[in-house]
Amino acid sequence: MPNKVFLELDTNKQESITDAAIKEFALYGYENSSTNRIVKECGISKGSLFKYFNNKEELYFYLIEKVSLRMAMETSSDVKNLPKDLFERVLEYSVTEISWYVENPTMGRFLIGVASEGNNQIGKKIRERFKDTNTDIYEQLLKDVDMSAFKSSGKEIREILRWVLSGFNESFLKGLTGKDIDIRKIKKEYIKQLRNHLKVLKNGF
Amino acid sequence: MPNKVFLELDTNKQESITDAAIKEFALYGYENSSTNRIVKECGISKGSLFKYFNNKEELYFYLIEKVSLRMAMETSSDVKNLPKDLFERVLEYSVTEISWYVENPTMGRFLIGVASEGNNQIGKKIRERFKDTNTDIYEQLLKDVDMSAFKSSGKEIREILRWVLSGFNESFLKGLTGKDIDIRKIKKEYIKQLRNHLKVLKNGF
DNA sequence: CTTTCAAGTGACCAACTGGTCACCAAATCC
DNA sequence: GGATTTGGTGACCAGTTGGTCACTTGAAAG
Repeated sequence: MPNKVFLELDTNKQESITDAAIKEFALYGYENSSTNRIVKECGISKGSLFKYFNNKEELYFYLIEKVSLRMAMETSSDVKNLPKDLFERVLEYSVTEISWYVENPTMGRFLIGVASEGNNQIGKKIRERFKDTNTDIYEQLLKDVDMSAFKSSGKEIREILRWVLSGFNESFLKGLTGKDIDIRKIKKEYIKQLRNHLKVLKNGF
Repeated sequence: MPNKVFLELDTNKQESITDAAIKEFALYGYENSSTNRIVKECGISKGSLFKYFNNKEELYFYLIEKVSLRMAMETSSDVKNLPKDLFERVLEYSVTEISWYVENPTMGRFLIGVASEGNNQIGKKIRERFKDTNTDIYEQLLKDVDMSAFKSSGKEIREILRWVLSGFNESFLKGLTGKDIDIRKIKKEYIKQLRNHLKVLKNGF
């Protein structure tokens, strides 16, 4: 989606631009972000930015794809090797996901911001653009899991799992006030709490 | 919080102003709303609006209080009369809540918008301002319910309930594409689905 | 050395923002 | 009646926005 000129740039320069833009969008959201601040931050001129990307929206969508892809690559490296048991599977995936957010706070905030763009112009466009691409990671994760042992329907299990997971993740991330930087400790605490919640759901289904 | 001048206005005029402002905020969110459009919509002058409210933020907070209060009044009319059983209690409250959102779409969108203001300037101010006031309706709802019969801790029950409820509500509201206007049908369908979800949680706890 | 050509620049643009203030009209006061 | 206070007005302000374009610069091509 960017113009060729951009893709033929020195990789360092490309990254300094995308870094600045991701930071800006993560900080202010799409509508309140400023291309002026972006060019100031990465030290290029306004004219250049708009030669690289035809407009702000194109830049935004390019970054969504870039960051999403990167997160997917770094996080779902070995879906095949995950445990067969539904709950162990979810647990293991969720902990790598949350670790990625903790280790990449700016990109994490960026993705959270993208996901929570409401019903404004840009929010609708995002959902329109990525409705196929997404199909939810969790659906992928739960696709080839045997659920015949449960009473509840597959759809209900998927839904409730997603609600609890996203609710818990959000609340857990918000609870990290930056004071505890020891990732191993964080992981441990996360696992402990999530395991409890999953136990409840396991008995429920 | 508004200036006296506003509160001494004809009630009709007050409402035409608040209606226009609520609609504007519901449609665009705080940051992207325009005081110019508001005054145009309700037919007053810019000068007047800023005599009534010292600035945009004051107007916004006034509306948050007003709409929240109204919703609380119209929705939690008889908390005392709710069933003693935890799940029947939650079910009954949730259905009146969702009905209110369906019957008051603009105010509903406004409140949803307020709740989902992210970590921008205004989002932080909102949470700072209403951290005491809120304490979550669900906490009120679950306060004097006997939970000794459950294995899980009260905190866990409250959290999981809230995640599932807000997830389900959001998904249910999004599923209403406006085609089905028969509120009785909507209520019935809502109850049916939520009852299923609650059954799962009941077995889980 | 000159010509060509693409990359990069930043002053500039129209549109819009929240907010102000000198003014106006009408009602109230003496 | 005239003077004064009141609520209401909209042109105006400085600031910011996304986006443009006539221009400079520097290197490669002849």
